[in-house]
Formats: sequence, structure tokens, C-alpha cells
Amino acid sequence: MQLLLVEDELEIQRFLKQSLTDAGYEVDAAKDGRAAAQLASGKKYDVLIIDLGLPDQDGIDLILQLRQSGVSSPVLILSARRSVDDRVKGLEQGGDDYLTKPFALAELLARLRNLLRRNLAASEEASRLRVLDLELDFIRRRASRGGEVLNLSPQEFVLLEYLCRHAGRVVTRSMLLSEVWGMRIQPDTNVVDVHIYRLRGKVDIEGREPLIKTLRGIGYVLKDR
Amino acid sequence: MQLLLVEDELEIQRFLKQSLTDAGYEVDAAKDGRAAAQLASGKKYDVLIIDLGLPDQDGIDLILQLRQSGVSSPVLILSARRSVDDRVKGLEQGGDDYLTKPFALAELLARLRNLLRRNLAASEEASRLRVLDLELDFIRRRASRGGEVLNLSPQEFVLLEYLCRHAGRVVTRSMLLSEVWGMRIQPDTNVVDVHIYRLRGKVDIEGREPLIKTLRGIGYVLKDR
DNA sequence: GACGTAGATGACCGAATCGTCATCTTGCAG
DNA sequence: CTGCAAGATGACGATTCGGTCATCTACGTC
Repeated sequence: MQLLLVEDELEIQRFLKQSLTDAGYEVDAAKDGRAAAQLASGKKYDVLIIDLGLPDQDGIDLILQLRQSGVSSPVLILSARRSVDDRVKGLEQGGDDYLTKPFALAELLARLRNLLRRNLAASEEASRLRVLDLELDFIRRRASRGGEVLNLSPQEFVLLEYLCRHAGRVVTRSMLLSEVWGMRIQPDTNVVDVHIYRLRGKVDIEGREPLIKTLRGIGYVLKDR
Repeated sequence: MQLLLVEDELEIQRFLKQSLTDAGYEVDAAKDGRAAAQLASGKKYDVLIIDLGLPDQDGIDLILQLRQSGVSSPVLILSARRSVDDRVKGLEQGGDDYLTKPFALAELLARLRNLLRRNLAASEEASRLRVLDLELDFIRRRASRGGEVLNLSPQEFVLLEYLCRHAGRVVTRSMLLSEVWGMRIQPDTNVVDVHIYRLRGKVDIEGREPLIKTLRGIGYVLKDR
């Protein structure tokens, strides 16, 4: 894990760098805003620790500047300023967590792990979707049921995605035609029926509980419980 | 934004619920672990606020239990326990932030906004990738250059994805064959050349700077600066 | 500057995809 | 029970995709 530590007091910097390295992070340290900006533009850090009291500029400004230039990694703010105002300001202006000095190393480490974990969890979540034993992986464009990979055509995947995102709710033909097929005007067609049929052939294979239910005269529902 | 508040002291619960509602959240409140678990199984909350001192069970246990049953939303822990040990434990066991009582409402709100923002940011990031003026959207499986949508075939998208993920670095034919085409053994083929050619026809259109560079005898690079 | 080879290009073809249509099945109203 | 309409199903054909191959171009070496 790449970590950037921005702290001007060399004594503290050295101590933190050592502790963080011991904890398994690869740490780069900077002692002012300029150096930090330099380092951050060079490679992508997984998390930044920024002390607010820097010699050359305010830590908040540094954060804003980094955000401006496309750095989106989580930032943990270290600060001697304990007032609620300062804390709120820090969190509002791009910080992701705020720890006041003096602090316990254990807490810093716990909060770091947290920022990283949550970040990872959120990314994971965005790229996957599960409904019962169905699982869609949007990055790989693959779907599986009960662990078994389904061999879906691109269109079938899109259809199943739509059904999953609306699992448990009724989905009408015209919803599907406009959302999945992008048809504003809807000529007389049975594409939906046909694709549902084909999808069923792959998803609701024999032996398994059928997930795609028909609501006669209304549309379809994907079971979600 | 859906929020679940778990707090047993009714006075505080009422106050918080009101404040949070005023702040624009849709708040459901529970006064013990059982009620909280019930509510959480019913719908998906964007964030949970959990007080540790509950009458029927420890808040940490509640969090673990929720995580067990698939709740992955961020959790902000409220607690009167101020010791470092307690804080570390809370953050380790599934909490995403830890605020000790008494606290300022402003700070609670700031930390809430933060949890939500970061969650969103991380999801966004996972589903998109940008290299110069190229942009890939993995959810929609669409690529665009300079805002203009590129009409790529599925395979071309995968190839471009691989190039983007390795932008600025050399990519050899055999890397592509094994990673994109899944060929362990590599017979005499020029699929790569042909697909690069086709991709260029769509990405490096006339008037724009060519992004896909050839390194004779080595492979290809996608320009990233 | 000539040559050899890596890479570019264009033609071609089989397979997969995706829509239409005709026909069969089935749920449901009367 | 009967008949109708919604939906299921199977077959067909146009289109796209994704690969091979033969040929052309041009880079780099000598």
C-alpha cells in the first residue's frame, strides 16, 4: 500500500514513517506542500496523511489543490486544531477523516485501515451485483448462477442486468423496450418475449428454481427472495 | 438518503432524528439491536449510525451481525467509551468512523457527508477509467474519446480496456494474447495486429493525436501524457 | 540505398447474435 | 367447457463479429 505522509515536524515525521512502515505501508514523506504536490503528481497513493500546520501553505489548501489536480485518494487529516469548526472545515474541504493531536498510534492505524477497506468495499460493490444466487460482474461482463458461469450474449447480459437492478419489482415490456433497447417509439415487436425466453433457457436451467416470473398482461419480475 | 439511527436513549434519539431529518436524510430509528436488525433487513440504508450502549446487545455485536447478513453500508459509531482501545476495536470490527459523546452536531453531519461522499467517489472510480481524453465506462460498456462515443465491438472494448489499464507502459503481443484472448499456448496468429488495426480505425481517427503507438519488435503502448 | 522482416492492411469466411415471423401453448373470462 | 389473447417457442435470415490468410508498406540494419 502506497502512503504519502505530509508532516513538517521532522521528529514526528520520522516516528510516523517508521511506525507506518512497520505496519506494512510503503511510505513517502514530505515536509511541505510543495514537496507533497510534487510526489503526488508522480505516482498514485492509496491514502494520504496530511498535517494541517505546514510551513509553506495551509494543509486544507494543499488538499484542495491536490483534488483539483485529480488526486482522489482518501485523505486523513492530522491536526493540533481541536475546535469543532476546524474539524468540520477539514472534513468538508476534502478530508476523509480527522484526527487531533495528540493521538494514539493504534487509532491512527485503525482509521487508516478503515479508509482503505471502505474504499475497496465500495469499489467492489459498484462492479458487482448479487440477487439470490445470481451474480453479475460488470467489469468482466460475466454472470453466474450458484457459482456456475452463464454463457450470455451481450444483449442477454444487459437484459439480465436490468432485471437484477429491478429485482423484486415488476418490469413491463415497454420499460424494457425503452431502457434496454432504447426504443422511444414502440412498433409491434416481440423482441422482449424472445429474449426473455432465451435468457430463461440459460438462467432458469432445470433443477433450479425459476427466477424469471411472468405476470400475465403486465410484464416480468425477477425473484429476489 | 436513507439513514438508520440506532440509539436507545429516547431523548437523544428524538433530537438526532429531528436534526438529521432537517439535514435532508430520511431517517428510520431503532432503540435496540433487534429492531435495528429488523429494519436493516427490510431495506437498504446508505449509512447507519449506531450507538454502542444498547440495552439488548453490544453495538459491536450488532455491527458484526449486520455485516454477516450482507449489510455493507458504512457505519458511524457513536459511543460514550472514549478509550483508545474502544475506538480501535470499534473501527476494527466493522465501523467506518467513531465519534465519542458528547459530540457537536456539526461534526456528526460533516462525518456523515464524508462517509457518503467517499463511498460514492470510490464507486464512480471503479466503474470508470480515463486516459487523456479517452474515457471507458465499464457499466455501460462504452468508450468515448473527447466526449464522442466510439462504436467498439465487445472484443475491441476489452482490448482497449487492457491498453488503458496499462497506459504508458509497454504491452507485448504475448501479454495481449494471454490476457485478452486467454491463449496460454500461442500459435502463429496475427489476431492482435488485426484488432489493433481495427481499434486504431476507431480511436485514432484523423485529426486527433494517435494514442496507440507501435514499438517495433516489442509491442504497443497507449500514450498517457 | 537495398534488403529483410515486423507490422499494416484488405479480403474473406464461419460462427454468433439479434431481430422477425409463424405457430403452438396456456391462463383466464364468460 | 370454450374461445381468445398473452405469452412461449422454434425456425429463418440479415448483420455483426472475430478470426485467418495473402499481400503491401515501411522501419531499421548493413
